[in-house]
Amino acid sequence: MTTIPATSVIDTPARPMRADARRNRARILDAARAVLAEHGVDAGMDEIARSADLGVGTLYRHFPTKEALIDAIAADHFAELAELAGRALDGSGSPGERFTDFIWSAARRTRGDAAMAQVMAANAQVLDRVAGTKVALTERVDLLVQAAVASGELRADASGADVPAIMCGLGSVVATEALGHGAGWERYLTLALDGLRYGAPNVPLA
Amino acid sequence: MTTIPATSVIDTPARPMRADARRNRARILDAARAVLAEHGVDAGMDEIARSADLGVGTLYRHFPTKEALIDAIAADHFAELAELAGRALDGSGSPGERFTDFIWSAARRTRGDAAMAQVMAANAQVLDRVAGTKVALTERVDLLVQAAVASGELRADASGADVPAIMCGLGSVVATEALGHGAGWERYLTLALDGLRYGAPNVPLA
DNA sequence: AGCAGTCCGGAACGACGGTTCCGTTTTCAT
DNA sequence: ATGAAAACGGAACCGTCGTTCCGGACTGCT
Repeated sequence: MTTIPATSVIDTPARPMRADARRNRARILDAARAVLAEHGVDAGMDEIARSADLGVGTLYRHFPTKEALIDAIAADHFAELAELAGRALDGSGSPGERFTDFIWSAARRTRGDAAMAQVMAANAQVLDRVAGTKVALTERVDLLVQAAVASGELRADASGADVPAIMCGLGSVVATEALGHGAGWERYLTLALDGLRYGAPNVPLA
Repeated sequence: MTTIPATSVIDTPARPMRADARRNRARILDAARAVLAEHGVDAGMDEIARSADLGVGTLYRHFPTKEALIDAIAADHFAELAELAGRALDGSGSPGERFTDFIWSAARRTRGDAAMAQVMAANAQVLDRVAGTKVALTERVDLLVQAAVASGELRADASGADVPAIMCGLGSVVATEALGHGAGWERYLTLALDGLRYGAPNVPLA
C-alpha cells in the first residue's frame, strides 16, 4: 500500500515552485521594495509591475492583494530591524552605547524608505498584521533597554515601549522631510534619546 | 458725477453674503471639523455634506475643492495654536514654564483631532499652503523658546525649529494611538521635552 | 406681492487604482 | 519530443470619490 508522505496540513506544498515563478517572486519583492521606498504606500500596483518587467496579473498570482504585498515587505523590514537589534546585543561597548547603536542603525535603515516610514508612522493595521514577526524585535529591544537602565545610562523609568513611540515619531519626521521640510531627523533623534537618558529631568516643569 | 465707492481690487464683495449662505458656510465648517476630526483627511465630501444636512453642491459653492476646505480648517487650527502661544507669552511663571504650558496646551488641542494630527504628521503640501497663517505662530514660538534658553531652562542649542519636529512626531503618535496602539502621547511628549531641557546630555553616547 | 439674482440639492460624470479573467507562453515529468 | 499543469500578460472590470451641472427653492429689494 503506497502511503502518501504525510505533509502536515499546513506546510510547503508537495510540489516546489516552478523555476520562473520563484525567479519572478523575487523580482516582485525587489521591485516593490524599491518603488514603495521611493513613492510610499500610495504607489500603484501597475507601477510596481512595470518596474519588475512583469504584468499585474503576475503580482496578483503571488500576492492576493496589495495589502498582502505590503505586509510581506513590512515583515521583512521588521526582521531586518530584529537582526540589527541582535547585532547590537552582541556588540561591544556599554549597554547604553549598544542601545543607541541600535536606535541609530534602525533609524538609518528606515530613513530613505518612504513606505516603511509611513507604516511606522501611522499604519496600525499593518503593524497588527506583522505582529508575529515583531516579537523577536520587541524582545531584543526590551533586553537592550533593561540593560541600559541597569547600568544607569538610561533613566530608571525607561521602557521598551518608549522605542516604538520614538520610531513612530521618527517615521513622520522622515516622511515630512522627504517632501522637503523639517529640521533634520538626526536632530529629532538626538532630542528624543536625550530625553531617555539618565539625568534628564523627570518631573514636568509645570 | 457719481463715483463708485472704490472697493480695492481684492476685497470683500460689495454685496454681503446672503443670510442662508452665511449660515450654511458655518455649518459646513462645523461639520467638516467634526467629521475630519473623527475620520481623518480620508473622510468623503459626501459624508461631510450629510453631517451638515446639506447637498454636496453646497460644499462646492463655498469651497471650490476638498483641498481648499481642508486648508481652511488647517489655517483655523494654526490660528488657534498661535492664540495659545500668545496666551502662554502673556502668562505667569518662568519662561520655561510658559514654554511647556504652550506645548502641552497645543498637544491637548491636537489630540483627538485625527485630521490635524495627520496634517501635522505628514502633509507638507497643506503646511505649505497655510504657511501664511503660520508666521504668527512661528514668531511666538521662537520668542517662547529664546526666553527659556536665556533663563537657562532649555538647553543652549534649543531652537524654535525643534518644535515642529516634536509636534510632527506627536501627530503620528496620536494618529497611531487613535487606532488603538502606542504607549501614550503624554509619555512621548515628556521624553521629547526632557530632551530639550538644560542638563540633558548633548553629546551622543556613541 | 413680485421679481431678479443668489443659492441649494443631489443625480450623474469621469478619473483613478485595485482586482479579475482568460488566451498565450513556459516549465517539467514522462 | 510532447502533453498537461502551472505561470504569465495586460486589457477590461468595478467600486470609490472628487467634482460638475442645472432645475428648483430661497432671499431680499422694490
